[in-house]
Amino acid sequence: MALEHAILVSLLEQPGSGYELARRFDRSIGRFWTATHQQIYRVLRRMEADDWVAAQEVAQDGRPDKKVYSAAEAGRAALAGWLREPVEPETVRHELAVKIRAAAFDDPAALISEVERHRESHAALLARYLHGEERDFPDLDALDTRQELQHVVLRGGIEYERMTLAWLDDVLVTLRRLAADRTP
Amino acid sequence: MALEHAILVSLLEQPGSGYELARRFDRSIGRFWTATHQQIYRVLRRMEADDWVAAQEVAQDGRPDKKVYSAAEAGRAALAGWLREPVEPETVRHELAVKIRAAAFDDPAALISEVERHRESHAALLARYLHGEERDFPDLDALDTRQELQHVVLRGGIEYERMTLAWLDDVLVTLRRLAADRTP
DNA sequence: ATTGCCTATGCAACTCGTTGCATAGCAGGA
DNA sequence: TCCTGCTATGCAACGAGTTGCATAGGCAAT
Repeated sequence: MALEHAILVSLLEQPGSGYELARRFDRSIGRFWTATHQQIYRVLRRMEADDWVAAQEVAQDGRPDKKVYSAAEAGRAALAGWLREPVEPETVRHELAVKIRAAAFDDPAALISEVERHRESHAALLARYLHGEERDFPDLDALDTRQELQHVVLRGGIEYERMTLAWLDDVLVTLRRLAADRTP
Repeated sequence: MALEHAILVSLLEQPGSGYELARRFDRSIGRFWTATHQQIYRVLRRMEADDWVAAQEVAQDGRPDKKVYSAAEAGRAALAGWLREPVEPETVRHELAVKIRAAAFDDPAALISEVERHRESHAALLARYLHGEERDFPDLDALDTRQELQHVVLRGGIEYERMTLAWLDDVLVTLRRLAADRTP
C-alpha cells in the first residue's frame, strides 16, 4: 500500500490537515494517486498511532479547528525503507480498453461520443499540466533536487497525456471507419 | 465496476472456465484489467445467478472437471447498456511517481536500481506486444471488426510502453545527475 | 518414493476503497 | 429568510480486491 507513503511525501513537502491533504490529492498528487477524504482521515489516524506523523490542533476564527499533521522521524524512516523495497508491478485498469473490445459485440458507433468525452478531458488535463509547468517551473535551469524530481514526474504526466490524446484520435478514426463500413 | 464486463467480453470472444479466464487475465486482457482467480470465480457465480452467463459442466480425463461459461443474452444486453453509460474517469495510481517525489527526502541514488528494474520490465512487455502483433495480426489490411478493435487496443498498449520507456530513461538521467551532484 | 508443478474450484478472513450521511459554524446570494 | 456552498472531521455500512489455505488427481523429474 502506498497511500501512507503518498501522504508522507505530501506532508514532507508541506504540513497540512486532513482536509488540505484531500484537496491536494484532488489536484496535483491525485493525478498519480487518488484518495477520498475518508481514506485520508482513517490513514492519518493510523499513522498518528504509529508515530509516523505528529498532529497539532490549530484553532481558527470563523472556521472549525483543524489538526495540522507533519511527518515524524519514524515516518521518514518508513519512507526511506519503502523506497528501497522492490517493485510492486503497477496494476493497470483501463476501462476504455475494455469498452473498445466490447464494441465488437455491439455497435462501434455507440462508443464514439464516449471516446470524444475522454479526449476532451485528457486535452484539458494536458493544458492544466502545461499551465502548471509554466507557473511552478519558470526557470528550468535553476531547480533544486526536490523541484527536479517534481518536474520529472510532471514531464511523465505531460507525455502520458500527449500519448493518450494521440491514441484516442487513432481510436476515433478506427471507430468512425468501422461505423461507416457498417452503414454505407 | 467493470470486471463483469471484462469477463463478458472475454467470454464473447471465446467461452471458457474460470481457470481459463484467470489465465487470460494474466496475459492479454490482464494488461488493461487485472483480476485474481478468486475474484473471477466469485463474479462468475454472481453472473450465473443473474443469468448473464450460462455454465456447462465438462468432464475431462486426467484432469478435474471444469465449468465452461459462455455469455448469455442478458449479459450481452448488460454489456450494450454499459457501453452507452457515461465515463467513470480512470483513477491512475502510479507508485513509481510517488517514489520519485519521495526520493527528494532521501537519497535519489537509492531509486536508480528500482527504476532500472521497471525499465527492463516495460521493455520486455513492449517486446511481447510487438511479437504478439506479428503473430496475431500478420495482415493489417485484412482485419474484421473484432480484430480492428483488438488491434487499436494493442496499439495503445504499444504506444504506452514506448512512452513509458522514454520517460523512465528521462527519470534515470535525472536521478544519475542528482546523485552525481550530491557526491562530487 | 517423494517432491514439486499444473489443472480446477472454492472458503475464510482480511484490508482497501467508496458512498451516504451527520455535525457545525460562517458566508453569500435569491 | 432560506438555500446553497465552503471548511473541517467523522461514523457506519457496503463492495471490491487480496492473501492464505484446502482439496484432489495427474504428470514429470530427482
